[in-house]
Amino acid sequence: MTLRDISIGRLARDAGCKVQTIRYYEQIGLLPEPPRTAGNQRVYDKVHVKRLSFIRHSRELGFSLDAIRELLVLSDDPDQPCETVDRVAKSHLSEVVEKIARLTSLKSELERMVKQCKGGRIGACRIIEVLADHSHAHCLTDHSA
Amino acid sequence: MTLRDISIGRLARDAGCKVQTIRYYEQIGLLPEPPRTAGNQRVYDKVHVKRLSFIRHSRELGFSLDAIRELLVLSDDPDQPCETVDRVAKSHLSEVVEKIARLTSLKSELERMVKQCKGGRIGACRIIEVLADHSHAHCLTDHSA
DNA sequence: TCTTGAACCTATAGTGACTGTAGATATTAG
DNA sequence: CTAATATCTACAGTCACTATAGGTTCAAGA
Repeated sequence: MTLRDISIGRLARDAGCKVQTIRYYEQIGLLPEPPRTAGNQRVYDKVHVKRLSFIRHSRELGFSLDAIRELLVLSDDPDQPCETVDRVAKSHLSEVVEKIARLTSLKSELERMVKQCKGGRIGACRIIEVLADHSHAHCLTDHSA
Repeated sequence: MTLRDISIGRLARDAGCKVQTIRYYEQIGLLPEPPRTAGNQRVYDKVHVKRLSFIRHSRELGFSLDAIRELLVLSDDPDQPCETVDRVAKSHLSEVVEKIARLTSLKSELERMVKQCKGGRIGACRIIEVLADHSHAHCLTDHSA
C-alpha cells in the first residue's frame, strides 16, 4: 500500500471509522487539513494516517478529545518531559475505576429489583414499586450505561 | 409540607434536579403540563411530585428516557401484566453488566500503560508509544468513561 | 469513449440528556 | 415600596459523533 494519495474513504476504512468522523476531527482542529485535488477532494498521506491512528486508538481507550488534543501536542515534542502524559493517563484511569465502581453498585441494585419481580400484574410489580418509592431517591449514582 | 401549589423551584429542589430539567421533561412529554398562575408560573401538585420522583429514580438507575416513558405508561395501568417491565429492567441490567466488562478490560489496558511509563522524555514515553502504535488498533472496546 | 454508480463535497441538523444564558416578567422578603 | 429572587420563553451549547440533502467528481465497465 502507498502511504500517499489516500482518499478520505480509504483513510476511514483503514482507521475503522467514518468519513464524517474524519471531517469532524478536521473541523475541530484535531486532524490537520490535507491538500486537495483539482476536484476539491482531500488527499492524505502517512502523516495523517499516523495521526488518525493515534486519535482513534486514544478514543478506544476512552480518552476525551480534549485529552487527546493535549497528548497530541505533547507527542509532537519529544524533548518534553512526559509527566503531563502520565498525569492525563492516570487521571483517566481513575475515572474509569470510579465508573466501574458506580456501575457495579448500580448492577447490584438492578439485580435486587429484578429478582424481586415475581411476575403478575403491574399493581403488584416490585420493580414499579421500587421506582415509585420516594424514599429510594438519592441512593444511587450513575447513569451512562 | 403541602403537596399542592408547588412552584417549579420547590419541585426541583425536592427532586434533586434542575428547573431546566423539569421543563425539559415537560417538553418531551414525560411530565404533564401543570396548571399556571395568573402570572404564568407553573403550579405542581402531588401527582407531579410522584411522577417526577419515578422519573428521577429511574434515571438514577440508568434507564433511558424512552425506557422510562414505557415504564410510566405501564405503571399507569395496574392490571397490565408486568412482563414488559421485567423485560425492560432485565435488558437494562444486561447492558450494565456488559458495560462493566468493557470498562474492566479498558482499565487493565490503561493500568498496563501507566505502569510502563518510567518518566523521562516524550520521545521515550511508553504511553505515547502505545497510543501511536498502529498494531494496537481495534483491540479495545468502550469509551464512555 | 460514454454511461452510470460510487465516492466525494459542503451545509445543516439530529442524537441523548441534559445545561446554560439572555432578556423580560412575576413574586417575595425586608 | 424596593430590591432581590424566582419564574418565564427562546435559543444555543455540551460531547462525540451521525445522518442527510443536493450537488460535483471520479472510476469502473461496456
